[in-house]
Amino acid sequence: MNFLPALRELVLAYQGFERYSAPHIKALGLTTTQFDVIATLGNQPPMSCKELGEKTLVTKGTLTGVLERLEVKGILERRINPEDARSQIIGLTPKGQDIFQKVFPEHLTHLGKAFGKLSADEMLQLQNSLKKLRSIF
Amino acid sequence: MNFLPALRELVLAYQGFERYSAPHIKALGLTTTQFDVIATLGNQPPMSCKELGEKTLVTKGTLTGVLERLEVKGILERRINPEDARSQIIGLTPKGQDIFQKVFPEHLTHLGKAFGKLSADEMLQLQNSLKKLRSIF
DNA sequence: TGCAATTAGTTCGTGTTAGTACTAAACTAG
DNA sequence: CTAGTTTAGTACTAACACGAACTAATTGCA
Repeated sequence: MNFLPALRELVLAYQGFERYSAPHIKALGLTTTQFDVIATLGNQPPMSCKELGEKTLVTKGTLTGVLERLEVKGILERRINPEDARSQIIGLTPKGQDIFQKVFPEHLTHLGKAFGKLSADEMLQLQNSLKKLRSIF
Repeated sequence: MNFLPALRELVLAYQGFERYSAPHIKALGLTTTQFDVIATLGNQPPMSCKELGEKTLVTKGTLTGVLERLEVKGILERRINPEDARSQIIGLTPKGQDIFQKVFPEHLTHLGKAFGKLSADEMLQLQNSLKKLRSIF
């Protein structure tokens, strides 16, 4: 069975999404990964580096650099975890909160403009197909 | 309509594929991008840098470095295009051909092991859903 | 013909990515 | 209690990614 067309579509769809999403975020001086981190921290209580990595699908080695740049920008801060000196607790600063409040809904709207072109059926079908695909790896 | 779950599945599926595919390629001393270039050149006649970039979905700035590393390894060579001195013609060396002949079918088999778990119906459904998704961006 | 606009490829800057090795802290079994 | 193991995060390397600025060749058009 020839799976290459499906594979190609996967890559194209993923890249298509990136290229649709990224410029909107970049206009705010952020990268997509940085935005993911802010979006995750804005939606959830402060968390450890490990947990943040799991939620954003970013490996810890990468996360160190991403967090450092966001810390320099004054968007997030790292506090000591009193319960475990190995780990830190990472949260948005007030400035980071402001950015989140402003940027996140805007970006959702931007994405919604594209996804709104899918019917509920198509969306569900897509989601199921992708879930199936993920399960085979 | 909530599209975030579908989006999350897209990212997970893509990453899942990468993580299934990459180690197999890395074991041969290649990166996935390098493999893509070799696979493209092995299946098609020699071509310009621009065309190669379009087929492999790699931007030209990135391609310069990738080609350079493959050239150092003796896998490909760049020749002057007699019809247009701006462009080059890029093709596999005999050594590159050998690698392609050996590695490409192996990798297809590796991928086939995963994709074989999809039924023909599921594969088609996936392909159509992804095509639809791509079209909205 | 001659010059502006386009095109192919490189270079550069910033950032992401994975992986590996490393440090320090915390757990765990004897 | 203590030695061995696991865990959290950092440091470092090599490669990729994208965009913008750049060079050189070519094309197009007045």
